[in-house]
Amino acid sequence: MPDPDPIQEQLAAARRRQILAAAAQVFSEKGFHRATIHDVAQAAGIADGTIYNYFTNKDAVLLGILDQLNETPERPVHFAQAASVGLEDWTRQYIRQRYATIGSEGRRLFQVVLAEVLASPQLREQYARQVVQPTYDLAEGFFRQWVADGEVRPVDPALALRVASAMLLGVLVQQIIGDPVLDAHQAELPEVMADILLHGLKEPALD
Amino acid sequence: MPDPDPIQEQLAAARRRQILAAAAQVFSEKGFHRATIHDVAQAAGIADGTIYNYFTNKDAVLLGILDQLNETPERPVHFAQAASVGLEDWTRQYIRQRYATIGSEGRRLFQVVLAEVLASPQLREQYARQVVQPTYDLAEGFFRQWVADGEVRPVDPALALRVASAMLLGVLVQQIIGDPVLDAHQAELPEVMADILLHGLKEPALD
Amino acid sequence: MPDPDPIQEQLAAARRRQILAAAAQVFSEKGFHRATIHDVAQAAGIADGTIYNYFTNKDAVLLGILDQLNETPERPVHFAQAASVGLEDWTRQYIRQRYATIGSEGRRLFQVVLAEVLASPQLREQYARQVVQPTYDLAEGFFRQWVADGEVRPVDPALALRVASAMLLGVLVQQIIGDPVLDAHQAELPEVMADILLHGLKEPALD
Amino acid sequence: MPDPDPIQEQLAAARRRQILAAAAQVFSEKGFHRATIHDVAQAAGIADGTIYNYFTNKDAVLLGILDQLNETPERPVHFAQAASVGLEDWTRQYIRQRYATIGSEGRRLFQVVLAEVLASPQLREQYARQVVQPTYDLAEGFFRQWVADGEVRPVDPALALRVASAMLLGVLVQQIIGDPVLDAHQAELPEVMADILLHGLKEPALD
DNA sequence: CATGAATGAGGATTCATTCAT
DNA sequence: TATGAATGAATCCTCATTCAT
Repeated sequence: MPDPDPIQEQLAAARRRQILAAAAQVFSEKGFHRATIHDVAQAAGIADGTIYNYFTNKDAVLLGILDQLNETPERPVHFAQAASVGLEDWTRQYIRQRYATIGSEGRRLFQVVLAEVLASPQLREQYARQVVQPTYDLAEGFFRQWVADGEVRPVDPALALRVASAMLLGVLVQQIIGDPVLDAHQAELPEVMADILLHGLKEPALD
Repeated sequence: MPDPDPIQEQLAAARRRQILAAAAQVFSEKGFHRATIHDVAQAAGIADGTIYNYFTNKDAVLLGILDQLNETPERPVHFAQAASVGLEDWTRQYIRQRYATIGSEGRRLFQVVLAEVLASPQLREQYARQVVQPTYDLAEGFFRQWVADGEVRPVDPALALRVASAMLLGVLVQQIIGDPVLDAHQAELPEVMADILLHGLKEPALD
Repeated sequence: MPDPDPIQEQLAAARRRQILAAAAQVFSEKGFHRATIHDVAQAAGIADGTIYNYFTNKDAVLLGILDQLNETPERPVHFAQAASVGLEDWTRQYIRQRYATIGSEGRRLFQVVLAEVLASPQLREQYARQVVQPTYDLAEGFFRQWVADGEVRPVDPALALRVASAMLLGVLVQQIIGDPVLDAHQAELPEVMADILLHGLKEPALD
Repeated sequence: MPDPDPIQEQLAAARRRQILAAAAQVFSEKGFHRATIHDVAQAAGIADGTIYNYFTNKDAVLLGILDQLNETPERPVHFAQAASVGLEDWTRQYIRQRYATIGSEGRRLFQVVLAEVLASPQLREQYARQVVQPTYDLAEGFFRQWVADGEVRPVDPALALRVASAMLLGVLVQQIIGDPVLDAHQAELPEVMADILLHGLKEPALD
């Protein structure tokens, strides 16, 4: 029975998503360790035991959230456009899109995963390997090209890329921690970040 | 008796530090929740119960680490130099110093605190209030001055400050997650960050 | 669903009774504080954790025993018969019945509750309010009637009632403490108590 | 060294009393098990460890309270007067005196001891043997004499004695539990008890 | 598959007791 | 003798996981 029942699989996938959504909600509110399987089950409107029909254990639920975080955006597309659009426009668009796609649901997923990534060496390694490195590997090629083309100052592409993406990451973390100023100016953030990355803080005339 | 027994107090303070050091070590290795009080006691070379002579409960040990994180760097000094040194030199120095002072011990403290800050709304609020906001409040004054002086492009000072500090934060998080490139180029990181912040990525001549 | 699952409720109630019976047994043998939850669970033939599916904590088990003590006898019935039977017959019957209904199981419950009532101001207050006062309130009306009818000497009804019931209480306490004479003469005790209450010790003719 | 230092012994005895007074206070407020050695030490104004210079362990402190309860009243004296005073006067005086001597301090001691007597079979046995039985043995002789003299109705002396003393015990327990009526009428209680014991409840004329 | 009662290992915490000062 | 910090055994309670229905 290679394909036992497509309907069943659809239902199972839906159940999985339902559980993961509830888990992301609950984990982000109470933290992974403080949240119980019972909490998740209640939020999902199912019985505790049912969760174990879809995930082998509590850790697997967290890994499910990590996977979901991986699947979301089609990053390759973004970078592929780089050649045609030009650095400045592309950067602004990229940052804007990242902010749009991540949304509040994505922020929850990310918060939950990052918290545990910082807490667990095991998950840290998996996250570095599965999420971070692939993105870097992909992006580094484009970045290297921009440097070669003279569009970007002659910096170490690998480092500059990391520092640039660190800015996005850092802002996201600050938003999660909660800051009234960032909350109030959400809409302007992509532009400000793009400005600083592209032009720096210093007044160019004084250079 | 305003000073009941200075010797006793010294010993007690030393014991507290001993416990906090062990806790930071253990928490950073296994995560706050996966680490047991027994683990911490063993790492500190004392009995489990002794910890409760110095901290009311496990959470209080974590708060002790947070407090320690607060006390470390003399932030006011840094900013006070801003006027005399000039923006560029000051920025490079500031970033360099931050990287020197935080060290590997400080990184451990930060990792432990940030993980739980992301996981616990309660600690999140306390961290935002006790650590983040005071720093911003202090720094914003200087930043505003630089903008007024024309040393910095006319950006929203509050936002630009946050985005700039987000870069430092993001790099720190990436280092904690672990990235071979960042590890290998630790020494150059302060310069690269300063460069990007001050000059941006884009080639100015093409502007 | 006002009656979600009567079968489940029956089972749950049975489990509660099973736990309370085991607890009364164990508490009376070792005392509430010296007995562990594990002791109770073993006596009930269940796992430790199961107890917490039916009681929020160890104290709640004790309160469950207190409640059980409350539910047992149909006190109102006794007093209601007072009018029709006449004081003397009623008193004898009442004492006799109290002794029959309390039995050895009831004695165990009472011993456990009274020990902790004496030890805990909190439980003391609850016991006074939930158990003692309602009984007094009910009985005082009848007693007052007997005095008005001239069946009982013109004593303060409230006080006389308390002193009379104190005799039953005191005998019960003495039996719990253990006295070979009381043990040997259990059967005669109701009569002796009734005699003393009704006729007094002193020979009336000599008055 | 049969008598090493009488001064030292005096001091030691005073310390013991100081500790026992504090313990009685604390135990009666929180219960023996809920009260800690630290609580007692604080109430006594000494260090925790000092208690162990005077008592081998926490249980020994409780036994010290039991001993103190034993030493208080000179019971033999009371009964010795029985012959000379006549039953009625003697009964009234005895009850009155018992109430005076027990006082609020004695009530505390009794409450603490009785609570643990009900909770611990071990202490129960010791209490029955050391406190209850000697009193009964002594009193039974007198009671038997009264019956023989015709001063008391021809009841079983052993039983009647126990029922009579149960009344005192029961009132004491009720007072400890707390009842507003008993509190308000404390002064009249000895008379009411004596009345009931001596004359009975029932109107003798109707006999 | 869904349920949720039962399980019991695991861990935070308390506190009687010891002992070096 | 007095002190009180250190100890670690003991215990309550939680909660991930199982499994009979």
